[in-house]
Amino acid sequence: MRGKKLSRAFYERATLEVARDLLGKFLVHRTSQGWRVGRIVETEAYIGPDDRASHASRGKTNRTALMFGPPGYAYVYLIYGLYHCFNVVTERAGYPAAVLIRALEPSSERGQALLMDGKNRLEKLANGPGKLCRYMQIDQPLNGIDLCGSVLYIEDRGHSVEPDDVVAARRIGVDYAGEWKEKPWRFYVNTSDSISRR
DNA sequence: CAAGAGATCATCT
DNA sequence: GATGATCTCTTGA
Repeated sequence: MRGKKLSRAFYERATLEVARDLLGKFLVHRTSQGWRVGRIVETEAYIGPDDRASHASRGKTNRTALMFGPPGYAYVYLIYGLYHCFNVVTERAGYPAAVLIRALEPSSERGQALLMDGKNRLEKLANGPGKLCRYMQIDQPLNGIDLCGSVLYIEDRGHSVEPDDVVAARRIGVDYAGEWKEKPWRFYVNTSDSISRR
């Protein structure tokens, strides 16, 4: 397409850097019914075996094995029996870490505005991890897919986010994580109208 | 606008 | 058998 696909090397870095650098990048999914594209505006980092907010803190299980694997793969899981969450695995194999993609601005190109459902304006169609997956048509079968492939990937389209426009804040929905819930490991684009919460 | 409840099931204990 | 990296709808000010 028209951007530069992110390489394995992009993901194989410190998770906080990856989370920050993913802002402004474009998530692309080639589905059987066409393209789904959106600009990433909110991310969260889950880092290492001790981060109690992370699924990996309870050790390597069937579900979390992907987080312990090599970088640049998708970790998709079902939450509350209803919604999916989409993460990108980061850092070297053996160290469990990932970035949760929390919100994006749906691309308005190619008539995607037609996806609006009446309740949601276009900019509110993917402003949360579950809604994002619904919009992007990301679900269980994509768990473990290689993001360096041609079905689901992230690309750089050249417009980076200004550092002044990036906010770091506490992560959402991790009240059970003790001191780890205080970490400012959530990043979002302040000028975006598609942030899940302020 | 804010707060509260309910939906629903794969995964892990 | 319990729980959750969420969302939507309802209620009430």
